[in-house]
Amino acid sequence: MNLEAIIQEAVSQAVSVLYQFETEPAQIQLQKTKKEFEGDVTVVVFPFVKAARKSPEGAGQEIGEYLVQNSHVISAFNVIKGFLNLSINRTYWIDLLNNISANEKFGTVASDDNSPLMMIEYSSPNTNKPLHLGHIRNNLLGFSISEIQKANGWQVVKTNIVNDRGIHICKSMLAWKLFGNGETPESTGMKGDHLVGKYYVVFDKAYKTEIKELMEKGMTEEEAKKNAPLMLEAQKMLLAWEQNDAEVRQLWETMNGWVYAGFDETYKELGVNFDKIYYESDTYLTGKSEVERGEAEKVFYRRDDSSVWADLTPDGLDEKLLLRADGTSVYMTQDIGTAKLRYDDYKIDKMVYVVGNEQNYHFQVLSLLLDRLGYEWGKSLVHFSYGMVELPEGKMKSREGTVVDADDLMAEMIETARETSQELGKLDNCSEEEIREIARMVGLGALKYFILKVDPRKNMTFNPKESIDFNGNTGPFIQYTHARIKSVLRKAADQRINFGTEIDKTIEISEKESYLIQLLSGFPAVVRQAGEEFSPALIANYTYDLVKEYNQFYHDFSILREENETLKIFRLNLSEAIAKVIKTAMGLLGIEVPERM
RNA sequence: GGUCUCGUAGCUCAGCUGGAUAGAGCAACAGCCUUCUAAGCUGUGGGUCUUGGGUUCGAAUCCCAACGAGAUCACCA
Repeated sequence: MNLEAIIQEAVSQAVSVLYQFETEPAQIQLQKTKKEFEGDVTVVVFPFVKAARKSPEGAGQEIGEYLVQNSHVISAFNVIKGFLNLSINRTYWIDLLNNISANEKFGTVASDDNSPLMMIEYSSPNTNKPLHLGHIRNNLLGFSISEIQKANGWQVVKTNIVNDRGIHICKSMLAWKLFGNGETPESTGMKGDHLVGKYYVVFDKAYKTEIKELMEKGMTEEEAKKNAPLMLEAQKMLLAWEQNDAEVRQLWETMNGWVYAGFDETYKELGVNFDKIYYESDTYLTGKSEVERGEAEKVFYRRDDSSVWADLTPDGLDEKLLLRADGTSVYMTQDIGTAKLRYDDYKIDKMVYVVGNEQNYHFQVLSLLLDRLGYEWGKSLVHFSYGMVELPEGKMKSREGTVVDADDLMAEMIETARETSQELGKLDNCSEEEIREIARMVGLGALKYFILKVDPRKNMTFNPKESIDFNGNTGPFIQYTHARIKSVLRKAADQRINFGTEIDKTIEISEKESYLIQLLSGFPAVVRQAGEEFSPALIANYTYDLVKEYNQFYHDFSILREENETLKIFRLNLSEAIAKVIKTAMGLLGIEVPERM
């Protein structure tokens, strides 16, 4: 039983005995005692004052006396207004640290083949342009959520649906064909996804010029957009693709191949990966047949123009198109197909889509449609809806070139990390190889932490002019603390100090030290909550609190110079346990921690 | 217009399942390295928690309204 439960139990008993007031232990409100007061844990006594028919202070006093007499973990108390501050026995904390030290996987729950399975879809790029900062948030969240769910005992299958077909890809293909002069990643030295992205922009520019010309000839903007030769050509290409035209398919395979090679590099550098990748070109036909089945079963209906629709007005939504009049599929159709194939492939207990909040409506509809098609899991799918990354000027727009490119940003971060290390002279004794590795860890750590520390549901702002910090509430600060602890532990090992052994419970430890243990002991609950709420930010904020607290301890106390041997070993054990939790926690965020920096 | 988010220090964010004088970081200013890594530590200044009502012993937190910002309601994905 953890401390919270022990105290809740004891308080529940106390008010029952003292005031015949019956309450569930879980109902008892506890909080961390504020720093300015004596004590470790505080009970809010207001809820009992009515039953006690006493002042808050009086009731607090009586409950406090009862607790000290009847609970072996509570050593003292004081009452301030309606707050009963409890001091916990020092031996309890040391015992707790001994347990934490002994548990290599502290904070995580292992899974096995019988554990429930969660499939998590994230990333899901289009193959017509390179990844940008918005995708970085998606990828980091998806990966981190996956790690967090694993730590909560789920089997996790990370999946990616690649949007590899459609008009957007044809645009890049057409522009390359018309203006590309046979350029390839090899001939230009460009990453494949960037090369394809370049032609997507080329298309857009040329298209806009055509629109302008047509408008000068008297067309309305709408007409011009529809009738621009480039657009007509792109649509022709899409049709040819659907009809398996050999030349178009060939070009499509080639250019997508370039993009995949580029994406693979970006994913690798970001440190994310997938267990199973689906391609829209493989799933959209399944979607079509599912929709046709739905029509046959009368849950969807066909209009006179032969397009197929779902009527969602009974659910308070609109009507939704599922197949165009010409029989081609839309986004929703493909998602239905993908969902079916996934459930055919895996025994999924929970399906999670990591997709931006701009698609809230889409997933509301998808859930209803799957339900109508008879899939009992339709209603229970989870849309993990996260907020947009915005620039100070507003939204990023690919076609207007206002995006922050993923590859560029990562490279800049790593470069900054390297420069900083050099300026501080931190890595003067390291090999070039080590320097490169540490700069990579720290640069990416800064970026990942910057993204993951904010509540995923909220929009966030990124200002390219102000580079991401390396001081304060940042990834490098946490990594630094880890490296610092490791350095002390190395020195201890050099001195042949035998730490890591159980500590004698009778030693006197400080408030700061017991508070650190208290913080450590809260880690499993944070992991659990992060899993329930799908929030890496909780892990990030917890780790920051822990690390900040530790740095104060590090500053105010000596470890290796402590003369009391037992106390010295206690502090080494405490430091080691904190390093362990830092590493586990950062691992849940996909952030590596260096041994030195 | 309908639906849904959001509004906390100059900036970026915590706190939101109601509880003590609302917290960090950055930026500004002032200190701390002969001592375990100063990417650190300490201090100063900075707030009508958008506004107005309501519920409550108690509201940044819950409810209602207004104002402001954003998303969505595509035969784009």
